[in-house]
Amino acid sequence: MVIARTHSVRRETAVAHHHADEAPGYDVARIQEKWQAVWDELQPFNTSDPDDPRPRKYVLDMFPYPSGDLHMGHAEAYALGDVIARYWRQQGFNVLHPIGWDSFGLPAENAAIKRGIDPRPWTYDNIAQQRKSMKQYAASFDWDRVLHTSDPEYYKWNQWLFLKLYEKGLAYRKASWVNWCPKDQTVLANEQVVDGACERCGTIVVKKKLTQWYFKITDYADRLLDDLNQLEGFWPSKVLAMQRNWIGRSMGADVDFAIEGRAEPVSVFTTRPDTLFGATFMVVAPDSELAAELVAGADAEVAAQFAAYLADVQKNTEIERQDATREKTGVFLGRYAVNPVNGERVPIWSADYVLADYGHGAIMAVPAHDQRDLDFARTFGLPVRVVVDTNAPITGAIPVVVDGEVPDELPPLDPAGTGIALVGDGRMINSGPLDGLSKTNAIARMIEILEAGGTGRAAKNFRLRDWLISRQRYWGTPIPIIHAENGDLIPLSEDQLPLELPSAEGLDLSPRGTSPLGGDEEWMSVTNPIDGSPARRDPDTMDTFVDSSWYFLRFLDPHDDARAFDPAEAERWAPVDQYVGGVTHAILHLLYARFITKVLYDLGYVTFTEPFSALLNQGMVLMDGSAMSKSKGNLVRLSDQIDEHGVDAIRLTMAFAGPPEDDIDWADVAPHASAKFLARAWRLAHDVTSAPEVEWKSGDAALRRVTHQFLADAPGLIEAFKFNVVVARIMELVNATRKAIDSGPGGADAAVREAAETVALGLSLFSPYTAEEMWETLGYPPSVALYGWRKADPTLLVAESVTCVVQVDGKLRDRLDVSPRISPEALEAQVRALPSVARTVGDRAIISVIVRAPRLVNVVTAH
RNA sequence: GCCUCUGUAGCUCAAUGGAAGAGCAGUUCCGUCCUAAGGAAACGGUUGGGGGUUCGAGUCCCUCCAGGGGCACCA
Repeated sequence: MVIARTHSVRRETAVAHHHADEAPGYDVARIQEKWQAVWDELQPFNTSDPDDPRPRKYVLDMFPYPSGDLHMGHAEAYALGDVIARYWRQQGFNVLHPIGWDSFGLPAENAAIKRGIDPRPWTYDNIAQQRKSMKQYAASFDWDRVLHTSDPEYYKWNQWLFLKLYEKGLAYRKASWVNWCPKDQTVLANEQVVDGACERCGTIVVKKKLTQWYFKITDYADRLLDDLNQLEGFWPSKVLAMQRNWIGRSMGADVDFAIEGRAEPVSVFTTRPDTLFGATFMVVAPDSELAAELVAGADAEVAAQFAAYLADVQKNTEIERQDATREKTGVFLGRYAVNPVNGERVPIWSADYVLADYGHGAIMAVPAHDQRDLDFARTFGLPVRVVVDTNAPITGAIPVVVDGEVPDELPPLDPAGTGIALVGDGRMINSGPLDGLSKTNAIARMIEILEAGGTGRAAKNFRLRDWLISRQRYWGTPIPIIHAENGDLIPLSEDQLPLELPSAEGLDLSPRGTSPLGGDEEWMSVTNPIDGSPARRDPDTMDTFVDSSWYFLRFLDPHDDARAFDPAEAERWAPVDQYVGGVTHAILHLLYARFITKVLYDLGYVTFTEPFSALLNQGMVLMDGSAMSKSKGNLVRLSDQIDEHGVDAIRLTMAFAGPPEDDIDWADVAPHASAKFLARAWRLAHDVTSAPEVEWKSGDAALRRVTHQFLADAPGLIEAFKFNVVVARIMELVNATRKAIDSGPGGADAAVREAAETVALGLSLFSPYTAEEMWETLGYPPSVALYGWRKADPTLLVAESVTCVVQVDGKLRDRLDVSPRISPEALEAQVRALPSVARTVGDRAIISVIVRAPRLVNVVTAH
């Protein structure tokens, strides 16, 4: 290119871009346009060549939902993901970095309802806008692999996946109490209910009994939990903790209680089988079938009380129910159970602190040793029996100390009086064969007793529930099932896929609690393929988390119309080496994707069991301390920021603001300063007067050391996600180079060229336009993104001499310039000979001399 | 309440147990018809508090304080 003289360009810039705060001559808008065209031509990020010899990396950014244009949050995520993709490319890898759109879902449907239009144009217009913005944002995506989950070519394979799960018995229908959002008029998965409210719209969720489709994720609970260990160190520990919490495995026992007047016993799950002798009543969930059955065998008055209670409970919202400080409520069912270990008759109550869908929907209540049971017992005057003496010293435990003495015998505490349940360890009492044992030993012993007697067994339970996937909405993947007149479910065959969504024209999409598809008579009516009788389609659509649970595989083979993906391609690229996205998906999306991956593994489609080998969570972009929103009036528009400062400055600001996981408060950062810095870096290239062929060795040694120290450090810093540190180091390098040009060896020095080129290579991760522009100015063909990293020369990293710190008794007493290769012995001798040391030591004896050559010597004296 | 992570310069962050450092911002000066770019210099610290281990602690241990995050009627 023509290197314009600073003066003439300055005038142009001033006229063309009043708002741009770039330096004179650094015309952001012009270079953005220029390089987008070059990249379109060059396609530096295309990964279509199957014979590419480079080793592979799969770097994936979570794909966006197309609601409007890109915003500041996208800008952060895609800037950081792009640093990683560009880094690995620079390190010589063939990097797969695809992008697509998660384009089914409620916002499009709501927009369609509001405007009375089909969701399609809204969705695809937004995609077109976002795509344009991403290109401008210089995200290094492979544009040949774009997918949209709302395309039939994509959701066909959602349906295929559904059928595979159905064949394996992992997709099933059941009637149960489900979370219902009254505003969106659709069911929600447990995971989509946050603090009792709809995750999306914040409306308080209510319970509704419906027959719905579920994926049997609980079959995979153990593997989903145990395999997290493989990800230790590669995923944020916070996310691992959240997943473990969510799956929530508890180990314990099932105990069978005989029920008077009922043939079958009732099993309860407990983590404390050791306290079985302290069980004084049983509680069943009011909304369970068991409660209904038990009350049916009771007298009319009890039945009426229970009916009233159940109605009351169901009026309660999830928020009220979850309030643990709330007064306990419940009713006696007039029935009795029999404790299998002591034959004791205990009353059966029903209360809403017991959940129908956890364990067996019934518990044995041990009020002395469980706070919830104790609260309940105290409210209703039920007996409390202590079976663990938590005051008794137990083997291996620290004895209880009172007034400095260990008393022989301290009376057991009285939970009925204090209201505080005794949950700690202690010595078993009132428990027949368990008496004298510790809690842990008693648990093991009790399980043995139960198993021997056939009245119980070791058991585990999970907090995780099956994944409810049906949604009563239009804009999603139709469920490929036909309902026969007799109620049979008939799956579509693969050649009938995709089952396409009908046009939204003429359909009432507004939320009415039933699926809009049900209103399309033509679409709903089908012929039963088995006997030719009339049948109906399933009017529900799938949760969009189904779409995103496997999209990373579709990117490997996005245009394949014969299968979801090519297993050979999966073998080649997957699993994802680096996944980048917001912590908001720490549970939902990641858990589902992990589940589906394991299912596909079991079905033989993939050879790995975890989809994302490493995960980086970026923080949020805030404004004035809180999340941006139009209603709060603190919205910062990405397009405005780009117009004002340029893409490169925004990307650099995102990377420089702090560690990626931390939130960025846009009020605290200075995109203007980033733009200023980029212009400063850019000028370096113009001040280099040597040719690319210059001999590096002739360059200034001090500047070369700075350059090579950066070359040596940057890769490790990037791999540790310390992008902000790398940016700071580039700034240092730029400052050192500036100094060399202005008041050092000058612009003709080889080290100045080397440093400027290194700045361009470093900046190419963060600010690609500036880097390309510098690279071209320095006399290279495009693209700097494909040039590759330079290896640091280790001989340049060692200084001629280093300063050795001389301490006496840990205090700094002198400094010594020594060779970096000095031997400890020689160094010690030098230090002992120092007058300053002799003076400080005086007549005290030297006990030892700690030598850490060449950096430090510490003379320790007797004093 | 329980579990976790984090406290270093005004801000954002560095520092294999070995001299407490960068970048940004701010200050002063040079420069310029003016404005801006640009250059130079200096300033900036009880490493949240206290105790311990060590020749030596920002780093390891204990404890308290302050923030962030997660979980919370899951038996």
